[in-house]
Amino acid sequence: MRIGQIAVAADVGIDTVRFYERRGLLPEPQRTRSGYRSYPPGTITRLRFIRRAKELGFSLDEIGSLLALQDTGGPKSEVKAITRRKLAQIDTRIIALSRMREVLQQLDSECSGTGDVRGCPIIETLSEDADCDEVAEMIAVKRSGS
Amino acid sequence: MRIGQIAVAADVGIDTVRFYERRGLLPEPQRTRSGYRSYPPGTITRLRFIRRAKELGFSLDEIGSLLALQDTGGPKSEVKAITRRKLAQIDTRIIALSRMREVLQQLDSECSGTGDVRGCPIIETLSEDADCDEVAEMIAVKRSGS
DNA sequence: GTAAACCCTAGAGCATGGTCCAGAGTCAAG
DNA sequence: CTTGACTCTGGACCATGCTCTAGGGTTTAC
Repeated sequence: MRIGQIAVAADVGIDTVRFYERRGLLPEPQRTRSGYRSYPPGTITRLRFIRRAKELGFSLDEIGSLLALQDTGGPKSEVKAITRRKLAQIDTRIIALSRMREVLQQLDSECSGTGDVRGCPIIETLSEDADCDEVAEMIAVKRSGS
Repeated sequence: MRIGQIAVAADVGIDTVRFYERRGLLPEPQRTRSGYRSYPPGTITRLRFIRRAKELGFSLDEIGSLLALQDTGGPKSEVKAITRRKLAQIDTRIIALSRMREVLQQLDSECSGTGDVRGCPIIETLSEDADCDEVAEMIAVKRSGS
């Protein structure tokens, strides 16, 4: 199959296929006499693998490791380790976002939304000359004050 | 105050200060005869404002809008609108991450972690020739099967 | 007076994940 | 035989938020 067909079948752009090849996620395919890439049908599965892994939050480098493990028949333990690391990263991000959410929601609820910006709790909180560097401390302040 | 002092006081890099100036987050400061930037002390507060807003997830463009509203005494309603949009974005991201988390945790729990990669549920799920494009569908499958 | 520490500019480079471009060759249909 | 669709290459470009470099000038302390 030629690159255009592969791209359509896997629902990715042609440039993306070539990009993945450069990144080492796809092996270099055979070429026709005129230099066109010629792919085996399994490439579609591989491209879908990449897409699903991206949906789960894996970076292209991580996906490369996963594919290498699949190609070489590496140990399940490594796949599991990569998965666990990703899980931990996701947890960290969720926690950070939840903290932001909490502060923003508090600020939003405190702001009347009418009149000019003078006295706006959102702006004022951001302008505070506090010593705190951390959102965590802002949360603490907001909590004790409410 | 000179740029180095400002940068130390606000705990950001010198290059960052100049970068914010180019981005329009800081007004162009006065210059000494020799061309050195000379800042009023209020700049430190402004830099801290930027840092806190970043901690809350605002992009530099959004922070620019917030600062402009502060500078011009714009309406609270606009500040509130920006905050609400950010809140919605954060919610969207949390939901997406939670979905990823759920799938990954399910896959992790199904994988024994011993032996080679053949039969690894993580790899196999990613390789599936399913019609589904969405993580959501993978979740549905995993749920009904468990 | 000289050396260290500071400042200036324009522009490149980093990481991420592509996307697009020019200029050229190839292939299939009519 | 020509037209249009497809493919090739290398490299530039997008957004984000810095960070660093080269090649200068300035200021300060000794």
